[in-house]
Amino acid sequence: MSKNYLGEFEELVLLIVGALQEEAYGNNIMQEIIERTGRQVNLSAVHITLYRLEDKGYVKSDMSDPSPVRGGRRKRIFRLTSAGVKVLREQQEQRIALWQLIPQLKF
Amino acid sequence: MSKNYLGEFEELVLLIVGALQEEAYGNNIMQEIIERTGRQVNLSAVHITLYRLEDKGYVKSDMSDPSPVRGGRRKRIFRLTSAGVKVLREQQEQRIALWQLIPQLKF
DNA sequence: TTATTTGTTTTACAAAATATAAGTATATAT
DNA sequence: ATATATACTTATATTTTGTAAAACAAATAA
Repeated sequence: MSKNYLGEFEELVLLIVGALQEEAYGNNIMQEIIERTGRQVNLSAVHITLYRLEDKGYVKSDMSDPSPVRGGRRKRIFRLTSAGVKVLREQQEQRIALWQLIPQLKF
Repeated sequence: MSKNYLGEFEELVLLIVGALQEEAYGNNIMQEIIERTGRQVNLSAVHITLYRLEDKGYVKSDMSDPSPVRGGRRKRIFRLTSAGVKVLREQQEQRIALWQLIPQLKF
């Protein structure tokens, strides 16, 4: 039985893939992480995480058409699979259940 | 500047420390993880993670009195610090914000 | 008093996740 | 044609996380 949870960075990347929809490709994802978390991220770290998520079946990808800007070559666009949605949901539900039990965390 | 987020297992342990309150010690925490997640956990992994969380200032601990059962020696009881509460809250809020943007994840 | 049980602590190691670096490919601009 | 920019791919290194084992300590049971 393989593990069915995500590392912290994997989860963040996966959420951002979901949020960016058709715009979910390497550089964009990196920018979004930087803006949302303030932490500095390496583009290759994003790519390699995306590939790992793809190996695990949580995203799938296709190449887009080139965009009409200087250097605008084809992008690899990622999107959530149903397994990806499922793992995100399960992980979040588990945490929400625990939050209910923690007085200090009640909103 | 040090990192201000938690690994996946660290977050799980921290949440369970919060949930177990005065009963938050090594073996109990491990049992709770097994029951809630079904994954098998090593007691040392729990202990070592607790120490790491303590180093980072997210929990603090004290020894309890012995309990009146066979072998019931003193336990090291962990509890959340305010920094621990803060980091949990921030991480969860960040995810909730992203969830809002993901059509597939709307409840 | 010695065996058994609960429980922590420490150390060494292994595996997994994440980060860095170097290299490749393909666009547009000039 | 050549320069420059965008973007991915592959390889390698580092850090973080988790496992395993052993040693230690203190309680109760018999």
